[in-house]
Amino acid sequence: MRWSQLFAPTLREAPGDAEAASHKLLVRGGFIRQLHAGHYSMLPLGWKVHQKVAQVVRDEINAIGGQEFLLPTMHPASIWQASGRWDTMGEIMFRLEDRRGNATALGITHEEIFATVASELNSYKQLPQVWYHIQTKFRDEARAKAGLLRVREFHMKDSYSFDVDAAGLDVAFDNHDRAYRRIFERLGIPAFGVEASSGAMGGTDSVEFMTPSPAGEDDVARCPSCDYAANIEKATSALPPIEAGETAELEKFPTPGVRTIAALEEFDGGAPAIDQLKTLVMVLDGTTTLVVVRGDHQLNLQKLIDATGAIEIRPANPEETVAALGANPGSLGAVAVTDHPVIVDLSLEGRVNMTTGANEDDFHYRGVSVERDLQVGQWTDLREVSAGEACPRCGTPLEIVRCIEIGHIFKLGTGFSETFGATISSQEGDIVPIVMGSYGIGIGRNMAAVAETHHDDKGLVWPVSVAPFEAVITVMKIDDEATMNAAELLYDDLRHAGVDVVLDDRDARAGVKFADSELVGIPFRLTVGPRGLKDGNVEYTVRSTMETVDVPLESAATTVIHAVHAAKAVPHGGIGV
RNA sequence: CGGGAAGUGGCCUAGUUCGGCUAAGGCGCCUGCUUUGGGAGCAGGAGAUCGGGAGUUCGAAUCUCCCCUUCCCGACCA
Repeated sequence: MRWSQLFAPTLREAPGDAEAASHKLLVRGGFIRQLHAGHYSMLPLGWKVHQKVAQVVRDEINAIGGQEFLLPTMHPASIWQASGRWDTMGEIMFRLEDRRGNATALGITHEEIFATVASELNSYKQLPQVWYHIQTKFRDEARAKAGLLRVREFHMKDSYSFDVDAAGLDVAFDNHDRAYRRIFERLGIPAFGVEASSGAMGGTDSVEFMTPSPAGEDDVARCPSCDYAANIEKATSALPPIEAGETAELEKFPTPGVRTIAALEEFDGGAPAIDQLKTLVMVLDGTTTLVVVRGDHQLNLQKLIDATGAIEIRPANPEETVAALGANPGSLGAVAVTDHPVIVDLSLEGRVNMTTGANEDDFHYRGVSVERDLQVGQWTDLREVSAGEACPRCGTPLEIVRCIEIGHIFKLGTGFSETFGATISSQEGDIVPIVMGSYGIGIGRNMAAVAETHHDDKGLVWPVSVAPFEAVITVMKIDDEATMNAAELLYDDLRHAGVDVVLDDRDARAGVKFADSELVGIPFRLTVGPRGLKDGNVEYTVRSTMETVDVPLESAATTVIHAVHAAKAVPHGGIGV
């Protein structure tokens, strides 16, 4: 490719509405342009990177036996109704009608479609299978953000494994786990797996792959000493034991004006937060429910969703709260409440002599024994872990890290195969549902994650594995015949060696060409100009370090070819190169 | 959906408080000359329904109302 013909509209300044580093740089570098919120045009450079990321993913999934499909993106409502997700997916799914009035949806994922295809499997002899596709998914995200990190239309590789039994699924799952780690290595993304909430699908094992970034949207609790890491929606910690203390009589006492945990701590006759019960009134699928955590703890909503299976979940509004308990927030409690379900966090097991609202404005109870005084319907882990709490495995203080979720693998089980009749005859002659696994990785998001973790003050620093070009030949003086001839020869040599190279033959000043090559982030640069050629040299610059050395013209192409091959060969596909 | 901010040539901004001549500057783009190893200099030029609509006014980028869009925080998000 000749840069003079390349459509790469670089900008000196990022658009004012870009915030995340990857967003700014991908726009400035001429990789992407926004059409509207959550929808981006991939310009030639962006599409090249995107395709290279997809190819790395494709390679690794092929390597574990994956077979690639192309599936419809527009789905009939009926298939989503069959799985029950037409209703449970809510507003995330784009829905439309065709000319005949048939309800239709744009695919947000493809479990239903693959399960339908899988209904043609009929014998254990055909298994295992790993099927995947890399296609556009549509999600009507309430809030698209941060450039390519969260969009409404994006390419995703999702694969599905089909096995006879749970042991087979374990193998497919582990294969994907390893494939994903290789993918992130090749992309140069520092990634680690975390325990995750399996969400509405209710799978068993669920691992999210994360990379630390301030532009991320997930918080991860991670142990600096051992390998414990979990999404905050799933994370637990070891709390210091609390001495049981003396059981006391339940006693209502006046607390005029006290409406908060903090105020009750200060109040004469109150109690420290650790000895208080925090009662939250939530509406779970229409059922008003009391959720109780320790006074100094935060409720994690996802944990409540996972524990209850609720689909729609929200805090009760003030009117509902008063109607349910007869008091306003600030004086609420679950003592002796029997007409609403009560869900209590595990950290409150065995606690006595606690203080909580009395469901009467300006009154609290003290001397509360949780088991004695609350009608606990469900004990479960509900509280959100905080930084500094002890690792549940080794006791080291946990850190909370902001991360981008770059992949998710989990065990689906037999739900979909039962629904869609994907059953097989087992070796024993029984008809059994196929055991499925589901494995997703967003292509554009991973592209953004690479950008997010590979840039400096000059611009992007792509790993060779996904760089828009592997090398650039920067011509200092296009009207100098010797210079242009030397550059053309290098260009030919590199192309013939299979290097993805761009010849910067633009009639532009040196500074412009240097700045563009650095902004775009091309890993290797050969600078050809009269100054070096006078001594038979060209300059060789490595983008990641910006180290520049003179190399003889005759060996310049070889230098680049070796560098490209070396970067692609090692598993750490170009990190630091 | 709740809270906040913002829409002015392709990009970044000024002007809006307190209405007033032809909407200003930088980058980019085009032409010419000069320059030529780190985003050049000089001269000239093109390019704007000031997000849209309605209203107030002699007069609206500026004031009022309605709407649209975008960004940020939260909610939400296999």
